[in-house]
Amino acid sequence: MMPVLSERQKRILLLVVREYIESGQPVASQTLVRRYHLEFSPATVRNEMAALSEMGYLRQPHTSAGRVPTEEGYRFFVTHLMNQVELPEELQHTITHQFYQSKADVDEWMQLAATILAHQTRAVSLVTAPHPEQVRFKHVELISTQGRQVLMVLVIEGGEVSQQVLALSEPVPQERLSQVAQRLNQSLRGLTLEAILNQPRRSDALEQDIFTLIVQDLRRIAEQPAGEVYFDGLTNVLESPEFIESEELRHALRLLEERTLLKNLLARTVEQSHIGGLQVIIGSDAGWEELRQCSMVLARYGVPGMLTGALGVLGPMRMSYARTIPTVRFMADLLSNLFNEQMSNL
Amino acid sequence: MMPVLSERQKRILLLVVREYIESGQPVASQTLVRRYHLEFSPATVRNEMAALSEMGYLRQPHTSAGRVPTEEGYRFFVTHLMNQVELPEELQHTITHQFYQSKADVDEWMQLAATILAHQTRAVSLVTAPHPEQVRFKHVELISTQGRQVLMVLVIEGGEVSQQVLALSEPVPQERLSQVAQRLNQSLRGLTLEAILNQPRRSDALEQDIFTLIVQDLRRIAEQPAGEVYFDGLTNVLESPEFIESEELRHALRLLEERTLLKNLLARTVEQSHIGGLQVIIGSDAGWEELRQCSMVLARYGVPGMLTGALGVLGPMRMSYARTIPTVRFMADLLSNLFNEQMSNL
DNA sequence: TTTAGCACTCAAAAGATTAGAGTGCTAAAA
DNA sequence: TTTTAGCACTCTAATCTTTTGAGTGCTAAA
Repeated sequence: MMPVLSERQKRILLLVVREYIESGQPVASQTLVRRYHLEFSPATVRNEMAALSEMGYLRQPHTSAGRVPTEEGYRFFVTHLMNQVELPEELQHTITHQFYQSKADVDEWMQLAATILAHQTRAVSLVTAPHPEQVRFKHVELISTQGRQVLMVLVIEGGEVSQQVLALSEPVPQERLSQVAQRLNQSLRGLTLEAILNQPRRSDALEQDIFTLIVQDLRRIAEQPAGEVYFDGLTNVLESPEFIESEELRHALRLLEERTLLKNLLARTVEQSHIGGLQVIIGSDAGWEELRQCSMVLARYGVPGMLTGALGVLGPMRMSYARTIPTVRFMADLLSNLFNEQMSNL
Repeated sequence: MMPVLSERQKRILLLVVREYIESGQPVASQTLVRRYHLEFSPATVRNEMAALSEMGYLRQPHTSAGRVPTEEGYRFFVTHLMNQVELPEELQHTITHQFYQSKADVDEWMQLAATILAHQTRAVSLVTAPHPEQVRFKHVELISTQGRQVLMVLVIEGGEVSQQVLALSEPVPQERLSQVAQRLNQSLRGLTLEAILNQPRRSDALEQDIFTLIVQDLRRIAEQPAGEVYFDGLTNVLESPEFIESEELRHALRLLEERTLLKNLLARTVEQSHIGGLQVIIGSDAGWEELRQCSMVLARYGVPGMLTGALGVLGPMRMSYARTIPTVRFMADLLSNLFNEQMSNL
């Protein structure tokens, strides 16, 4: 049963959260009245604060200190109090511009997205490369490099490219490789992994070898819950005072270097939210002990049903949601548009 | 004129540096005598320490504290006192094994090298992908993906691969693309950038367009001082006490996120040292204000005259050189061997 | 040349004092 | 009934003092 807040209580909660996010210091009744020219007295504010503490939205670090939002306080703020604004148009343009200026390369886009997110939000940014919902073969290329060594470039529908160097048992001329590649391209183009598994054995030994390798590689790709993880902005977090003090937050950063955990978290986002949808995960929401003091703002992007990825931001619970949320939303939309354009060959 | 140290002074300097690297605390005369069962008294040690301070190898944080090595002290330690050991054989095998197990993919090797270096040395590791001394065209592939969009895969001699998505002015069938690619391959294979610039214009418009893009891309690659930079182990540094205290070291980490600076530093290593050679850069040696309190151990690896990169470790000045140096050396040798094998198509 | 002995220094820990920011409560004012 | 002025009370953080002991440098004896 959710307690009902009076308008005035909401207003005060809003101001406390805002103020605390900005200053990092517990917020006192008097500060609030003075700074925001409230039409009632500090004593009134104190009464309301006491009520809000009672309801679990605020707490006091110690008896004679100001108030600090609780996890619940942040949640209420994000879901009911924050005014959802868009990113300033000018900024939108600047960012969009950067993407259209870079070469149309997924790797570059991801890196750019991570950098911009980190920079704009002053938190750690996370971006996964888009991943197809179903893996379909598109094209293979075999390039002889040195003697027995062959570079295999495998393209799957949606644009993901996998490179691999193979060592054959004996040197094979480029013409023969091209011929094999062409035969494979003809018979596999557009097929899903399942369909490919049902293909008959090849009579040509080399072709069969390559075929096996292709299947292996496709399987590897299909098994990954998400594409490569990009991140940026680690040093942003280092500046924040809560980071320097708390041992705990330093452990949280360890998580980032272990890419697997990260991947799972983002994969969950892909499952749980729809394209354009936004998830704000505050503290214990994450279900991850190490992230107890952190929050994440995550979104899914891509081409529904075809090619999707996740992106977002990880920062201290006391992050500027008002800035982070529009930024993450905008970035997700932007990437969605980019990939939509790329697929719909306008 | 370098002052001459007596054997006993050398011995004491050695012990002070070792002890300080291990404990992080200023080293007292008595500690040394007790811990290492010296056959002379603390007073004697104090006299020698005073001499070593006079010569600039040791200093005292304050009058009544033990001694701490100066930059010069570390340098003397590294160049004259440290016994250069190899990495334990077992560890060598474990590491080598990991490389031969991974698929023969440069990207994967680099990532693995960075991870292992960071893990073994508990510092930040840096690895640049190998970069050819001279860019030579090897192969181009054009793959139609969606409508007007084409994936161009450009392979240069040495194995570096560059992917790029192009948007043509109108859709072109795959056969035509293959044909163009084949013609380009025939006429450009093995040529350096200079040689390619002297080629006549193509009569075929599409071929000329692609040709221009290839030149652009080759130029871009040739201009880079080194390959992509990989790093790992940021969180290692976060644990060390000197990091938590000093604002300065936190700034040093900012450098890492600015990849360009890093690239320059590593490029310098490529210039200054020979394959297999090792550079130990202590404090102000780096010529970089932010790195005043750090040291780096860098090495060059690759195939001389063909394909070279740099790798190494960045940590606090008080890092375990005895552990770092053999690790960096071993890793450089290992990568050199890997690339040599890959090139000499055994 | 080495070392015991001792006076001296100084950082760090522990304790004591103070200041003041901020609260909760009560009782008066609106 | 709601708001607010007033005030006692609490508790942190800052400042200052004292104490402790680790460690030195110097001197003079071994």
